[in-house]
Amino acid sequence: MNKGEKTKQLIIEKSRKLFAKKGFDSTKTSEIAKASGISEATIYKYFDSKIDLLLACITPVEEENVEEKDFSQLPLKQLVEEYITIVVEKMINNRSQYEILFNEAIHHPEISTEYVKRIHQQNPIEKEIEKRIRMEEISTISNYFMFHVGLIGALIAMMNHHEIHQLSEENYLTNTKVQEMVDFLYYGMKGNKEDRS
Amino acid sequence: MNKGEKTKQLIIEKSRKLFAKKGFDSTKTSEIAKASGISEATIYKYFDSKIDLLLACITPVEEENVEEKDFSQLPLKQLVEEYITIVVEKMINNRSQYEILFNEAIHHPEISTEYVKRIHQQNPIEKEIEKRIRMEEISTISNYFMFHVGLIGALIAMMNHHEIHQLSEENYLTNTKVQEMVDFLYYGMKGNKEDRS
Amino acid sequence: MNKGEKTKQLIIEKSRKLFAKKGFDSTKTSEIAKASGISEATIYKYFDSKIDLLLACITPVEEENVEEKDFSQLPLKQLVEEYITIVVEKMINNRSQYEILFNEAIHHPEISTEYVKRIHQQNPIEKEIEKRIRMEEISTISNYFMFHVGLIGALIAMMNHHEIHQLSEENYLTNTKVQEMVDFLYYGMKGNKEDRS
Amino acid sequence: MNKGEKTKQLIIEKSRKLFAKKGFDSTKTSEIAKASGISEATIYKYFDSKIDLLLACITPVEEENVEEKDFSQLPLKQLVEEYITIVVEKMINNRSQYEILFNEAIHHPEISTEYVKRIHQQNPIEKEIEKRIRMEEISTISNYFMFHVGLIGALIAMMNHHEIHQLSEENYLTNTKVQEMVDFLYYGMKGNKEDRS
DNA sequence: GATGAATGAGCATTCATTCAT
DNA sequence: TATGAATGAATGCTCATTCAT
Repeated sequence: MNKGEKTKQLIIEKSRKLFAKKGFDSTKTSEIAKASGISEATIYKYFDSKIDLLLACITPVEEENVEEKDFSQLPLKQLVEEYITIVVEKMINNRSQYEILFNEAIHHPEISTEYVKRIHQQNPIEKEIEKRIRMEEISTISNYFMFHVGLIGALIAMMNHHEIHQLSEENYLTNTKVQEMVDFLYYGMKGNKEDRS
Repeated sequence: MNKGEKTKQLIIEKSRKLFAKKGFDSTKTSEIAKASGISEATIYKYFDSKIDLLLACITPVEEENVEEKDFSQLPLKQLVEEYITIVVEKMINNRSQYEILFNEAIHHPEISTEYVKRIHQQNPIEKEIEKRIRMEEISTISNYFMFHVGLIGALIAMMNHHEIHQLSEENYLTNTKVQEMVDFLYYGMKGNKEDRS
Repeated sequence: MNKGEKTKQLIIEKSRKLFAKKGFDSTKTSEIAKASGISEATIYKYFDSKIDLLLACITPVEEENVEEKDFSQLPLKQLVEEYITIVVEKMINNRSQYEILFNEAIHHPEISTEYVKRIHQQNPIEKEIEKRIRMEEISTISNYFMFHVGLIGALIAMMNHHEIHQLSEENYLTNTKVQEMVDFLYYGMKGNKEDRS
Repeated sequence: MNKGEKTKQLIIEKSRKLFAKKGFDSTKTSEIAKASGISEATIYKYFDSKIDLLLACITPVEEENVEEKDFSQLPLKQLVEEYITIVVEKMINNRSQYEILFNEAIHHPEISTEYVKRIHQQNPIEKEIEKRIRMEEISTISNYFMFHVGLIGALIAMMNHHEIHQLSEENYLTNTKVQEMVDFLYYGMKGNKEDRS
């Protein structure tokens, strides 16, 4: 990576943090410059506009490659367990991107196009879950996309409010919490055929 | 209601819509003035500042009084059913307020104080649910506040993305959708003691 | 004095204090209204504009009538003594007017016209001093008007700085201070013919 | 001096003139920008606020260094002569600063702090005068600070009123005028021990 | 590859003033 | 005689953006 590319990456990283923390509109280019240790003019050497920079901030959510294992035989509970673990991990690793995505999408439609693109690069687990929804093994969800959006919306809201009210210094998504969510989602997804009949 | 009071209400209503749609920072006082058919100066006759106006916009979410019926004997499923119905109804009736609340809280901490105040005026159903969480009849949720926050976060995210992608012109939260959510939440909350043992 | 006239006087008094304390430009019509216990609109029933009100504030410096005694035979020192006493008394009684006069005259030329008018209504003592300047009994001052202006300029500056630095809570112009000034001015005015020759 | 520093100085010079002429509150940032031939935004690249600029305008009254000669043996009259000459010269060279100082100090207390700082950097002549006041060689003045303030207050008032009434086009403080003041102050300061006994 | 210097367009906010009642 | 309600015209200040170097 040459010097220019390095500077570009630096700007993206610093912007990402600032956009997530303060929101797009409240983050000034001067702050980005300061945080990056460069001049404002330099930002414009690499990005045409502030919104262009925002787009760059959400584009490369590096997806951890889930190994190409066969999930089709996995019992639902274990599938949900792996799924939640992955989603939560992604959330924690890429929290900035997701926050930007969910908080700014409403006011800057360009963003949401990017998002959908990414959703469609579903990893194998997500594909398997979608399949089971279609096969009605998962009986209480009719649309994977909306379920996924809702899940992340819930996670962000919970993490944010946890921080705002400083319920504790530690991170919200502890193992216990994650297990609780796995249970909740597992039983929710499964529903209960007996009950319903 | 005299003329002044009327003008004040008008400003609040118009601001609420704009704040929800465009976000606080992106909504200009000039737009509010225009939308209200008054001058910018008039806004400042009624509110000390723009953020003061924002607070006024979320403050009076009029809670529909849930009749003082006894919910303690109600089976869980029916309780969840009534609960979701109320939450969804509140969401639809006060969507602007909730959107402002969830989108701006992060950048404007004053807001979240207001929110907590409101949460603590729980209606009887919410109190009953909290009680059952404590009694462990609801086995997969340990903290009502975070559950509530997550639920609304999910609802807002789903409604927003539904609109952004204009999956259809109609409102997302149809009866079918609500029923799906009730099922999902009911089975999720209930968990399954047999399974776990 | 009927009600209207009373209200008008009230406005003038309150404005005078505010203008003197905070300056013309920094005094808002809303403050005047509040201090007077009336509405802003009422001010405009009695005065065409804010500057019109300012003029009204300096116009009626009620001059205490110095009795028509013959000062021409009085020794210089006694004359100066009476003169300073009168000036200081006028300053203290009409401090607001003088402060407005000296602080605002520069930025609002209309004011200074008023001032000169008043100076020319010299009282007998002032006339006598001017005469002695012309007769060269007072040998170090060539122009009474400028001397008078300088004296008041000095007094205001001293009173203001005394207050700004709160050298003490009590008023600056104590009897001792006045006596000091009388001495200073007396010897200054008299000069010393022997010395000069 | 690089370009930026030059611009900063230019802004200070132009502001100084405007503040002195029209007063702080009546001078608009737009006027300063226009007078300096730059945009309003540029002003804020160099100063945090308008009041910050005001402070910069009075801060660097470059004191001409009075050579370190021994004044302790100088006869009073000559000392006063040198003193007045210096004060008048300072007044003429830094008139804007002094006018701002005396006219705005009342409404903007930050200013007077600066002023006192400067007064306390007394030059040798001022120190000598203060000494003689303490030694009671100067018998009619008890406090140098107040005397100094009064003197400048008088000078400003006289210069201003001279201009307002345009008594003549020429500057008020001619040599004759200065000599008159020297005499007046000298005899005033000296008093007359014989007279008093 | 980087930036010092500058700005146009805009923003929240203020305030003297008006006028129907 | 008095004022509640409203505003036009500014004002201090901000910020994304440009460009010569």
